[in-house]
Amino acid sequence: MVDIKKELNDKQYLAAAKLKGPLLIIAGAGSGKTRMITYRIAHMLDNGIHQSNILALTFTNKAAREMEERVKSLTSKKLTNLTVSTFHAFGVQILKESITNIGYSENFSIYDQTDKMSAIKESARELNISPDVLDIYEVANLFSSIKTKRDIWNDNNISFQPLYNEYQEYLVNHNAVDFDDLIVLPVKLFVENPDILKGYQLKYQYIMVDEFQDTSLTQYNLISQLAMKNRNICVVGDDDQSIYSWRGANYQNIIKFETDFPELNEIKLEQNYRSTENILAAANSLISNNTNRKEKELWTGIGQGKSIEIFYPENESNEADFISEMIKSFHQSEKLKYHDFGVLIRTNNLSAIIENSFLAENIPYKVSGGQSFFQRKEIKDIIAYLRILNNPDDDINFLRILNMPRRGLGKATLLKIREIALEKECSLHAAATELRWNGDSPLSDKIQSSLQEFIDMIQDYREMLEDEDINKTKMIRDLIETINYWGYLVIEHQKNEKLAKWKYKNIGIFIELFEKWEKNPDNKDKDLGTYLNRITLLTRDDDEDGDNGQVNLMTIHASKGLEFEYVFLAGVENNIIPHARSIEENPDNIEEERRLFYVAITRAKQKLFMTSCKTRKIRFEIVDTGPSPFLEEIPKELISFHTPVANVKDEEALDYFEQMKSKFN
DNA sequence: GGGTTGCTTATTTTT
DNA sequence: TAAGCAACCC
Ligand SMILES: Nc1ncnc2c1ncn2[C@@H]1O[C@H](COP(=O)(O)OP(=O)(O)OP(=O)(O)O)[C@@H](O)[C@H]1O
Repeated sequence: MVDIKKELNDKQYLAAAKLKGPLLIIAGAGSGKTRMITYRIAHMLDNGIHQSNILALTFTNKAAREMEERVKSLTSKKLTNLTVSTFHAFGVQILKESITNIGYSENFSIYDQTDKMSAIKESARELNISPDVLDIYEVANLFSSIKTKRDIWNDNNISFQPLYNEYQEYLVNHNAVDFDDLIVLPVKLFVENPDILKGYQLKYQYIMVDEFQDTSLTQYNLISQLAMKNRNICVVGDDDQSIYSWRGANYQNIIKFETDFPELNEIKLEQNYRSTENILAAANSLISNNTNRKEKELWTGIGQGKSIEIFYPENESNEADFISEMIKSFHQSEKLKYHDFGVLIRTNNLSAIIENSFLAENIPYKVSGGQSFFQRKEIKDIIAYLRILNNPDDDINFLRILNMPRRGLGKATLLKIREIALEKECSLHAAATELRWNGDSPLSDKIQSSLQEFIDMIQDYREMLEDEDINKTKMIRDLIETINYWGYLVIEHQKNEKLAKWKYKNIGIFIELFEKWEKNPDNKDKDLGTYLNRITLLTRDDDEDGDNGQVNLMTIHASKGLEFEYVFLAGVENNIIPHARSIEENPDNIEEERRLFYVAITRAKQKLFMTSCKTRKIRFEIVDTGPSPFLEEIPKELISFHTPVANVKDEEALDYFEQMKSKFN
């Protein structure tokens, strides 16, 4: 039994012990919301609630994994039927079980952002719309908003409606879903099939949602449908930490929740267990500049702590070196482990230079967030093959592999295949198969036999995939050999053999990861499609485990819910935070940028450092930058400002204080 | 008709 | 800096 009374404060205990009925917890950063949920689950299990009746939804895969691990270790149970997952992963699970009820088949493909844009381009082609008149990125965003009901057709966008319909049809025809569908389709499934909904309501009798402020309207619809019957739903969040509005997150859901579940209990958590007074005061002062907040108290018993420090490096490489130096010296002097440090950045492109500096200084680090390992081109190439084996109707991936590696099947061949596909209303793969059998083929002998070889190869591997006795890891290895991907890489990167080798090494890592999954005894569903769908949802670092002595480098978005003893916030400059693009899009976004800053500050337990460069290289130019205006919103007495540090590398001989002195003289 | 060279352009955050 | 695309060349 877990003694939750001992491990939680009174308020937390109240929330964790109340297992029935709707529960709303809105509380500030570090007030132990996630901890409460974790113990609440353990408490449920101790009280005889069956693990399979519990559903806990978190925001990131990493958060899900951590919560699950924590519950397992608290209860010392194996818990293979406990569902702790992200909304999207949960959606995939439902679709996997029930998608045939809404006109798709089980081997559906998930299209990520890139695939989605390709699919839009393809749809445009079918409607004879030239893709260059479209801003595909914009269009993709519009379609996402339409699909999730964040936007409706109006005079400005109605011209895209035919394309939208075509795109939708394209997805259905090719048995593919996009990220939005992962939430929208389950909702549709439930609306159209009350019996199926009933089944899920019976299964998931106890629901918990962490980071509720960052759920979207459709996500809310999904869980409210599930919870409607049993009404055992506990949501936890902080409106001040809502930082995903650009993806449809809407903290108005809190108000919706209050109306939909009027009998709810609201519990406030007001003690912060994470940060020092100084850090908390800075965060509170900053965020008070936002309007429309839910008022919250937040205090800490941890003590005043040390002051926040701001440094002004000359440029971004000095900034990176400075951070490295600081981390190194604290690592030695303060008995801190490397994993006690978090280095937070607003945009991914700031990471490269900091990584380089860590490498040069031999500081172990890991990067999370940003492009996933599985989004890398070389990995996506291999995945495309596997997708086709799993779902041959998947045209987007068929297009990707048709002439990769080059096998002479280029524009002209594709045109022929397209003609047949159009005529027979079938997928490209089916059309190509047709063409292959065609006696009086319009293709040259050489092309014809190349096509034949290609189609036969797919067929062979599809048979191997079906065969339960065949080890799939070996099959993938074989496949990569057969297509001679290494040869392809060598040709593609003739002038850069190192790059080719590196990419091939990544392929090796991919195979190892797959093997680990295939061999995992806890893994009940060894379907390749399941694996592929799972990995499309992962972000960088999601698949690694533990924080074994590595500095954590990540975007602020990715740091949500985490904490570090020492936090370095880099690039605290105007136009970075708040980001120029964000403000450009809509000046009101300043509030979300401020929340972002708030999230960043509140990750720190003991100490917060910020750096603001005087100049920064943006693309090719060096531009003068100014400090972030948010710094003005933090009381001066909480901060030690350090006069701009000179170039550390050039003036290593100069003691730091000497530099300061010389500045004053 | 396919491959290759040379030019352009990067979108802020991510499931 | 590198990938992605279009015009060109073989
Ligand atoms: N009652 C408690 N006693 C001791 N430590 C606690 C207690 N509650 C929370 N903590 C600790 O405080 C820290 C913050 O908790 P937690 O991450 O659960 O907060 P949170 O409200 O989810 O934060 P955020 O809003 O940033 O996601 C953790 O290290 C946690 O272990």
